[in-house]
Amino acid sequence: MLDIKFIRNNAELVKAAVKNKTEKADIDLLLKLDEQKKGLQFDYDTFRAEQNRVSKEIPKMKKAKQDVSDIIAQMGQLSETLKEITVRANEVEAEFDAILLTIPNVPHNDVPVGGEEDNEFVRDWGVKKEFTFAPKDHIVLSELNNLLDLKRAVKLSGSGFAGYTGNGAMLERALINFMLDFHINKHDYSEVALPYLVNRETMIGTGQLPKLEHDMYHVNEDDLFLIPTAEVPVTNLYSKEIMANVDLPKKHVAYSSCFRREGGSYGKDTKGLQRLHQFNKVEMVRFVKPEESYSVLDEMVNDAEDILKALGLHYRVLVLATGDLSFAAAKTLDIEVWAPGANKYLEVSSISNFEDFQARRASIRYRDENDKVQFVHTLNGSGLATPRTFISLIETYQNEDGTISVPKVLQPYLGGREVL
RNA sequence: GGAGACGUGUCCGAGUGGCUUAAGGAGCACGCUUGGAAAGCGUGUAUGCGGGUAACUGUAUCUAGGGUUCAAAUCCCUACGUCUCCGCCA
Repeated sequence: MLDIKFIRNNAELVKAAVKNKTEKADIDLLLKLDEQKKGLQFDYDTFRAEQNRVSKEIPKMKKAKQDVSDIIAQMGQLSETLKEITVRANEVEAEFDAILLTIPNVPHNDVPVGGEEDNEFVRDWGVKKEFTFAPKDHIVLSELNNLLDLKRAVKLSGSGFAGYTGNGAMLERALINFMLDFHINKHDYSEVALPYLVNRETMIGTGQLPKLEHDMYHVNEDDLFLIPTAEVPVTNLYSKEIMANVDLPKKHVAYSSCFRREGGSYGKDTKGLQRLHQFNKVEMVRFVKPEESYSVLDEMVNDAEDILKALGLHYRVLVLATGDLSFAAAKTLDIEVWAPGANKYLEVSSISNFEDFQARRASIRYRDENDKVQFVHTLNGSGLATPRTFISLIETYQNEDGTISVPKVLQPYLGGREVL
């Protein structure tokens, strides 16, 4: 969330951010409630100070055998007044908090304003692979090589679920292990493996709730949510903590399954592995000092790019425009990998700087060089999501006879095989 | 899942309604002492919100949320967590 002091001083900027992110939030009402809240807090503190002061006198007077019944009667009045103030303050605060949680992060000032069509090309690497034959798409290739079982997965769980079989399952597992090892050994991330089911507070911490409640799978009986990304448990790992200056930066990598209801997105890019309710992803998460977060953002984009370079897959990098930016992000870069069979780019990574937005929600702080307590900046990015990487990989490395070559870096993970 | 015990600051730990401004200890930081270190001595050692240029100050926080009371770490209720025993289980 945003600092209320920041909102007070930059109301117009925040309103513009809400509009540019196509969100809705009543800033004027929030500020009105803020004033009320401050007033009530002041009254409460004043009356409470009086109550505390007199409460200390009562035992002394009793000891001195003085009559305290009048004072106790007066204190009864004061006690009632305090109760009334508390009730009103709780109401105002609940409404205030509810609004504050729906205010999105403010985009960084170098983020292009606009919708998806305003996303800006940053760079690309490699070229679209040329074939001497007509390249097949991943569904045809999977059928030829028995890599996926899409029909039976649907039988198990419904549309939007996929199953990997045989070499397909092994290839997916190879990708995950390769990516984890790469980030751990070459980029110095430390691995964590955390729960896939998290509570409501955790989902609020990273900003999925309250906005995206209906996009999440929810276990009613325990009020737990299936994580849509490992970002959620990893970022919240240090919630309500104050880290020592020397503990920063922290770099974590985590592999997890991700669960998304994807309500409303039916019919769009749903073929095969393109959009799933459940998929696997390797996620990078960093906790850094505020002054470092933008250079770290670039570093993380490079970290993700390194995986695609090692796999020899052509990709491009984009900066998202304000309207395409997620609720909590200040700036996001997407990496899209080329899929020759599908003849299009597929998003495989989204790398974001949340600045102190998530840190405020989850209360993740650190003590700086001057011992001052400050919020950390959090960042995360996929490194990478497996299904679309899988698509690009088999489509790029397909041979004319329908077999699939294994890129050098994955061969150790597939028993040294050069062809699947 | 059943029964019981418990939850206090960075840690240990005292505290069964007002004498608590949460005792005492450990750790940590700084100072004194020392040739240097240890020991010793002294001082300091949380976070949020508000007031003040500041020193400082009001208030809240003893797992969390409610309640009782003039007054709650302390009494009551609920949730969560931890431990022990039983049951179940990869």
